[in-house]
Amino acid sequence: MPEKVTITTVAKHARVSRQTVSNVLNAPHIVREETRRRVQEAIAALGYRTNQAARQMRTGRSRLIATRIEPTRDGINGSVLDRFLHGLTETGETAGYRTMLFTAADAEREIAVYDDLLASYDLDGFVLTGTDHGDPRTTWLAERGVPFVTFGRPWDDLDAHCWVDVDGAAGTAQATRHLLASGHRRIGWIGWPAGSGVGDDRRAGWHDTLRAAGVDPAGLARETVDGIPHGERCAGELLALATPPTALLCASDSLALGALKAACASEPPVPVIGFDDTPVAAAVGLTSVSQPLGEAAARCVDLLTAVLDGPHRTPGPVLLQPTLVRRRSA
Amino acid sequence: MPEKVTITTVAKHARVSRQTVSNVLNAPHIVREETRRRVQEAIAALGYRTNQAARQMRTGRSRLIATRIEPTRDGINGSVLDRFLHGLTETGETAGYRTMLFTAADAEREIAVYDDLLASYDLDGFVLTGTDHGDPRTTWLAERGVPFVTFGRPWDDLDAHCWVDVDGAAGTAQATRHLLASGHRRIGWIGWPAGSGVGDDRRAGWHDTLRAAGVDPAGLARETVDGIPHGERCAGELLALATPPTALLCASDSLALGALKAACASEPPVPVIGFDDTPVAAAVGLTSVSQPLGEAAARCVDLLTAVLDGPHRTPGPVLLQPTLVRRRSA
DNA sequence: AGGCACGATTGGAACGTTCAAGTTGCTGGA
DNA sequence: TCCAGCAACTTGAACGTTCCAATCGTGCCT
Repeated sequence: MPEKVTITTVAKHARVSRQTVSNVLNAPHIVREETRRRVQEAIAALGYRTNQAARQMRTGRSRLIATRIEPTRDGINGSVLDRFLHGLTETGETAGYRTMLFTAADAEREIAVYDDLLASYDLDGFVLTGTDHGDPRTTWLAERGVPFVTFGRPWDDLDAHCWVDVDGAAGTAQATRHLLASGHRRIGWIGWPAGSGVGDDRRAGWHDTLRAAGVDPAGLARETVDGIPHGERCAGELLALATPPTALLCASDSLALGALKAACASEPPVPVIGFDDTPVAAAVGLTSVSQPLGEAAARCVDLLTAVLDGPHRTPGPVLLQPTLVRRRSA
Repeated sequence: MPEKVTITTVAKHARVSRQTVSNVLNAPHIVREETRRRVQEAIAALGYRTNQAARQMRTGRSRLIATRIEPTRDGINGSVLDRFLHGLTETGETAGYRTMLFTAADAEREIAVYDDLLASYDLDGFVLTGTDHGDPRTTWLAERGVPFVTFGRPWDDLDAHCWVDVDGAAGTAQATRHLLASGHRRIGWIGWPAGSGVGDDRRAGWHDTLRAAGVDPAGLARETVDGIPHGERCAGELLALATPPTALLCASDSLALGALKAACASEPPVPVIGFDDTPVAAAVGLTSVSQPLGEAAARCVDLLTAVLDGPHRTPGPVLLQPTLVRRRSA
């Protein structure tokens, strides 16, 4: 059984004091070249690693960030956050932070978890996903001065806190332009009920681009909650119009997948474009707007570490551009 | 700004000593009823929470478990582990453990991360996924007496350590019986190259069930690496045989999805069954063998906490039964 | 030579908790 | 009456680290 290696073990081995070892680790520049080398050799030879718990007790910093993992839902849209999570863990590691997970049924209970994690584990920061109008979580955190970044804009006040987001409107605009370029004029929209930041944003991209092209979007949109059957139903409604749309654009891959069923049935098949480029889209050949999730996660870590390690100044927001991934469906 | 609430704050407030507060938390039975109540009221009133870092320094226990999150790959099979992860986090929380994530490129580097996490964060235990023959990770952990559970059998020696798994052979057997009951005799198999524990197990379910039904499986199997195009190619090969199979069973949804393309093209369409019941399968109507991932995760936590909290005795393994989810494809 | 600033290093103290070893005060048996 | 035994509670110490103030040379300026 190997003895526990502490900073004192290293100090003895390198014939210096505790504090000098600590300095080599935390402020190398104040230690003389030769001493530093000797200490570093001892560290390597003994396989020493700083005990985070002890460091944390002194400094109040845990080098831990937390994010919420959603309860398993649909499985299609859920995968978006999962891919984001992968990126978060990966980039966090390279920045010296570990990622901790938690679950919470609603915003209120999520806040309770924040409270717990901060008090029990001294968390350094949080990454929030899926923000919406009047999000209570961000105000709670901001009031207490807890560092955090959101993946998703603060829809009410863009300067409220630091955030990373993907330009949904630009994505749907690009998809709309693609369909316009293919000769389509009447392009239908299947989206979520008005009021959600993300949903309204994506819809705006479609709406404004059609307008700019001189097409009146009136009557070409349907609103529904997310889900494959709802997408199918709405597509059916749109395609049954007197002058039906010749192409469909959807707010999510779930809706698009349902729409695809209805669209393939009609003759000739109506092109469909989805949003999120989920594995399902790739599998069934659905053209979809792809969010750069890996980069989004990386930028979240960048911003968070900037707040944590750097001077106390909130870095500017980041708005990333999505890309259209073309497949058979459009 | 609220003052930091420590055990001493609570002690003063309840007019007892530090240690008594500690006892109320860790060994309530040795504290007099009335005192206990007073302390608990103080805890509630002040919103006290034990500082895990300090506790950990004393006890060497962190109430943290870690698991590896795979780099984003395919997206179809990746989702299986993601769903498992959700369950793990959720059940872990109810047992008082938080989940920490890490990534690692291969087994060797994964071991390096274990070493780091144990030394730096005093991790209580690990949950490993995707075990295979001669897995170096389990031997490393076992040698050091680190508590861990695997989701996946130790294929070489079933008593090597405690594990949770899903009976893959039973799943493919069930699928095979379902196809036999529908009148099929020549049932094709598309799986992975021999040598992987999981792959061989799933194949055995198909093979043995066919044999038991008096059908010779010879020539009805194809081996390939995972992926949609490979599934399609293998299905094409099988369906081009002189006496082709009338139904196809696959080792994964990825393979099945590819097979489905080839199978739908033939007349009449050949039924296809996949494995894992991924969101993609649900979306395209692919019949698939579903693993009880949530329960598997829960049992992993059960076993791990049994080792951690209970007496030092490794609890028996858990083998869960999958179910066949029937959809349009078969 | 004396003083001074500065670079390099050291030792004490503290973070918040639990363990181990006390100290009370009370009950009951010889 | 005395003390063993026990329940209930308290106090000192330790976990491994970093902060802070102090110490020790060493070279430079006057």
